[in-house]
Amino acid sequence: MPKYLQISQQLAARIQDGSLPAETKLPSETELMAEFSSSRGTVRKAIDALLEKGFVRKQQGKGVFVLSQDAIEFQFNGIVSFSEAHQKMGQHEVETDVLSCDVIDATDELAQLFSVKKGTSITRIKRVRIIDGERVILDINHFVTELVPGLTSAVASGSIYTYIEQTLNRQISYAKRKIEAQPATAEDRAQLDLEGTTHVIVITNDTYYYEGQHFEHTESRHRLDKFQFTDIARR
Amino acid sequence: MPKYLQISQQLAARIQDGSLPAETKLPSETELMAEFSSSRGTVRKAIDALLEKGFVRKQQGKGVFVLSQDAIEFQFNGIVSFSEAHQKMGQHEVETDVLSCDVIDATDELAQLFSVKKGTSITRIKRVRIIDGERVILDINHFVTELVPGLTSAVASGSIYTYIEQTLNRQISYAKRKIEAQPATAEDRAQLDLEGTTHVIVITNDTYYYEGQHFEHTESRHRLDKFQFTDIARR
DNA sequence: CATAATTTGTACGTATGTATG
DNA sequence: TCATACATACGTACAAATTAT
Repeated sequence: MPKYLQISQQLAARIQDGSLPAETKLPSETELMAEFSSSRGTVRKAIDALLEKGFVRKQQGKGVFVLSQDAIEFQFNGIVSFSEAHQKMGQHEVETDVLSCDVIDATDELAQLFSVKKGTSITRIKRVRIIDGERVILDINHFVTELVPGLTSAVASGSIYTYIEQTLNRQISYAKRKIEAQPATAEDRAQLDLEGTTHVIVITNDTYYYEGQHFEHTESRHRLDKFQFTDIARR
Repeated sequence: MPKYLQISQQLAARIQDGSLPAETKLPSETELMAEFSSSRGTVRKAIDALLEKGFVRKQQGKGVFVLSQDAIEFQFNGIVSFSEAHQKMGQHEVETDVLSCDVIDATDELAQLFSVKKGTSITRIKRVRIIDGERVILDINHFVTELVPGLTSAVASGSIYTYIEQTLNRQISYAKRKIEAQPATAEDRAQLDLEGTTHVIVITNDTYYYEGQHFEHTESRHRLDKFQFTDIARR
């Protein structure tokens, strides 16, 4: 791991374990250079990484200050999978029900979406996420089979992103994300405990490899009252 | 303006006017150094700025590639006000109806939220956003009066962020943002054209100055079917 | 298949500017 | 006025990934 990330992680650990509480000032760049025996540029890269993750704010002439932690717990800055997000939320019982995992031919619509030929093999997975006993999220994933081979129900019951990064050893680069409300479909009503709500929140996710290949299109359909999304924006 | 931002803006302009279309490779760092007569570090900072704004992706050994433009149009990365966002959306007729603009004493709830004493002066503004003739968004703003003095209905009918940055000459640093669904309130039903929908999407925004002062708490209540949020996330 | 050239990534050093107290 | 702290800019060197030779 690069040196600047090591420094960044050590500082993040101090923030999370409370040894650097909210509103306190981080050591100055000069002090950090001495502590970690590194150059100013490297220390600054480490701090910038904390900035992007929403751990700190910087102010010229004054210093770098720790932000309050509550925002970080629920934070979706960056690409975070369902498994990763709910590990952090703790205290909730989370199960996954894999409804189906099959290989289909790309329809016109899917072919255009992924910029592949009609009929190209697509792996489709449908899963319901059960939180504290309630069926509240329906995930419908589409993967270009050639780009994500070997997907099975067993893999789908765990974290597909871990499978892609660890087993397939591919790097995920970026995702286009859209959040909107849609009327509930028949499938939503069949699979989820909607409790009379008429709409669902749909998070559409298009994910790309480092090389720019579009490998995933996912709809994550949430029951209205169980949905929440937070982040930190910077001017 | 710093040199790296000048370079970044010139490159962004080339992407937006189509002279650098999607998937094309940017000039290499060496070439950009020559073109802009600057150092490698400066050119790299310029490219990193484009990266954060979702204009390009980088790949070691290959180059920097332009991302497709459609994602950028609807992009809400960063802190964007209603006025700023809808300027970019074009072709929609947008009006603002200022319902009220008054100064109140902070309740227990507001006092705790802003970390001020109970009774501190708060400026409260309620506005309805009318898009193509339909009343679809109810904005309820709370500002700490001391931190944002001089707010009037006239100011509220334009862009408050422009007023803060240009007239008050204060720098906005970051915002904590939350998106969730809530049952529609009586006020929602009175002020918005809900067309029978039972819930609204609520975007809660807490905004901070550069010095860390929490000056704004806003609820933006959207009709379900007129709400959409997009961004680009990076791993 | 091996090597070299190209391109981005990391790290160090130095100098000067700007904001704060 | 001065010291401190972050911001910008230039330069150098080597590493790692990719592509061309």
